[in-house]
Formats: sequence, structure tokens, C-alpha cells
Amino acid sequence: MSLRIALLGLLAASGPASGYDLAKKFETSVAHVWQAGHSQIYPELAKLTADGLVAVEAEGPRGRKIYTITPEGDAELRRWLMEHTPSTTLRSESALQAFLVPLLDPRDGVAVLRRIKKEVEGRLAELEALRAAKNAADARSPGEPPNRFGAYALDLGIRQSRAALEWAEDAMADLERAT
Amino acid sequence: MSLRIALLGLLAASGPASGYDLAKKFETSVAHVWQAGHSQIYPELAKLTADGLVAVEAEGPRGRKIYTITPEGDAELRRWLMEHTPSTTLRSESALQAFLVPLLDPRDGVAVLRRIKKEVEGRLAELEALRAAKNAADARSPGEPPNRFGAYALDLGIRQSRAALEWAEDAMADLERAT
DNA sequence: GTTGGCATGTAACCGGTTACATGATTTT
DNA sequence: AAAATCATGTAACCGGTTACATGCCAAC
Repeated sequence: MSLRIALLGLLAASGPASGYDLAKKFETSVAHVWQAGHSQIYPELAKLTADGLVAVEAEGPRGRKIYTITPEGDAELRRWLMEHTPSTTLRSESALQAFLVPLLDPRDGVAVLRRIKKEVEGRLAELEALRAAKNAADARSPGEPPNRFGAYALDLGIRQSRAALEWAEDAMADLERAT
Repeated sequence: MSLRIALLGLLAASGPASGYDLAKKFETSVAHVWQAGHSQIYPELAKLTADGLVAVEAEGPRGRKIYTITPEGDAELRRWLMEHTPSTTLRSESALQAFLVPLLDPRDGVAVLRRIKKEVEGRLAELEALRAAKNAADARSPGEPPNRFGAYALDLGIRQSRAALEWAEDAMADLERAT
């Protein structure tokens, strides 16, 4: 379900696009929130077309098909946003490692936490770079209202990464005390 | 892969248990980090047995089988903890909603954020209750070192929930400014 | 003319969810 | 005697990942 919504959302926010375009946008903009490769996107666009939620607006060179969101698609998107209660299923390998770390002796545990911390730092850097790029883009079109599409999710990711960073530092300190 | 590890971890930390027991522990202790139902656990235990990572220690009434972790299983667990780089694939329906919220008009957006905030509050309350229960259990066995198994992951969850809560409040304020 | 990026698709596989199915023991 | 809980399993389905497969067009 969520994949359809993500596709409808991208079409609604950025206008008509091909499957190829959408796959790229997945990588660059929605990636920190939802992932999908082209092998998932193409069939899903076909289904969305069959269901009347998107339509092929035009065909370009190299078999390029440009999809637009239909009014029905737009309605579906809004309905989901306002009515769907998101599933809370959380699956994090990092958190699982954190869960199990006390099984190791403290030295090894600290090493694992150090690795997790580095990953979080990397993620945080990526997200902050994305935000900087977004801010720069907003600054280039003055007068116009800044495009907030995706900005809230970015902010959420940054805050949660920072929380994870502080956690890793404190957990390491706690483990070292036990050494 | 992670399911095997979670099972090995539970067996390592809490001693021998049946598939039924493990399914319960999933609900009560690992749930905020990884989920699995009995229909997934039973076949996986069979595979783990075939691979020599766990063994049936005893059989009880009602066909109850009690599994223990083997030395090989323990080695596998430690190896994974220390060597496996966790996948960073993050999939959050809430974050996807947050991403798309700017597509709605501000009033509706605020309503969506308010709902997300309530869910986060609920989750935070659950995690804090878990931690309180854990602390109480530690207090009941004085002198003994507190059982830190799962504690770090719990702490991580609580911090990230708090970060999400602050985010929701700030995002709502931001959206209301735009009304 | 060859390399690289554009562009679309299919197929095999794997992990996870829901539903189906069965039976033993304990509690009321 | 009936209901609840213990206890184990299987099967169908669905979403996602990896790998396979093909061809067009532009730049070098």
C-alpha cells in the first residue's frame, strides 16, 4: 500500500514523471523514509494505471512513459494521509544489536556501539547535506514560499539521528564504567 | 537472518525455552526492536536445529520442546553482533505521512500531525512502563548486578520517541503559522 | 564504434503476515 | 461439560530484493 502512496505523493508534489524519474526521486528524496527500486516501481505504476489512480499522459523517446496523477489518485492520496493509521512495526537491525550488546563482554560491547555510532553519524551527515541542499534551493527562488515537501520528514530524521548519537555516547560511557 | 539472531539472543540471555515461550518473549521484550509470530518462529527453530545452532534439550507435556543454544549457536550470535553491519533500510509509514503532509492544506496537515503525536505518546508510555518494570525487577534482587539485557535498546527507543514528540510539536507550530 | 546513461520490463527468491488446522491440559 | 490457555505446526499470499534481460540514444 505504502509504495502506491509514495508514488502518488511524488507525482502530486513534483508533477508528471516517468518510472525512471520516480526511481531517481526515490533515491534522492524519499529514501530516508521509504525505499523502492525500479523493479518494484514499474509493475506498481502499471497497477495504478489499471486502477485509474494515475494515467499515461504522454510517451517520449526510448519508450519513455510519462505518468500523471488522476483526480481519483489525488483523492486516494489525501484519504490515506488523513485516515490511515500508520503501522508501528519497527524493525531495526541496529536496535537489535543494541538490545543484545549486554551479552558481550564490555570491551566487545563498546566496539559494537562505536560502530553503530559511526553509522548514525554518517546518516546524520547525509540528512544534513540534504537539508542544506533544500535550503539553498529555497534561497535561489526568493519571494516564492519555500517548498516544504519532505522538509518535515527530513527534520524528523535529523532529530532522531541526533537522539541516537547521544544514546550511543551515553551507552558507551555506561559500558566503560562496567569494564 | 535477524530472526535467527533474535532467537539465539533470547536463548542466550534467558536460558532454555520452548517455541511458545520464545513467541511470548518476542511480544514482551524484543517487540520494540523486532517482531515475529509463532508461525515464523517454529519453522525457524527447526532450521536452527538442523544447522546445529540450537538443540532440543527436553520434551515436556503437550509436545512441548525445550530448546537450548549450542556452542556453535553462541559463536554465531557473537560473530553477528561483532561483525555484521546492520542494514540501514528504514521504513516508516509515520515518516512517510510526515513527508507528504505539506501536500495537504495546513488545517488537515495539523490534524495528521496531531494523530502522529498521539501515537508517539502511546509508544513512549509503553516503553517507559517497560523500563519501570525492569527497574522494579532489578530493585527486587539487591546486591546482584542489574540485568542490562535489552536496557540499551529500551533507552534508545525512549530517546527517539521523545525526539519524535518534540518534532511533532514543532512541526504543528510551523504549520499553524502558515494557516 | 564503443561506452555510458536512459528506459522498461520479468523472474526467482526470501522474509513476513494472515489464516487455517489440530490437539492436549487446566480452569471454571 | 465447556471455555481458556498451552502448544505446535502448515499454507496461501504479499511485499521487497536481487538478478536477469533487452534495447535506445548521446557523447566521445
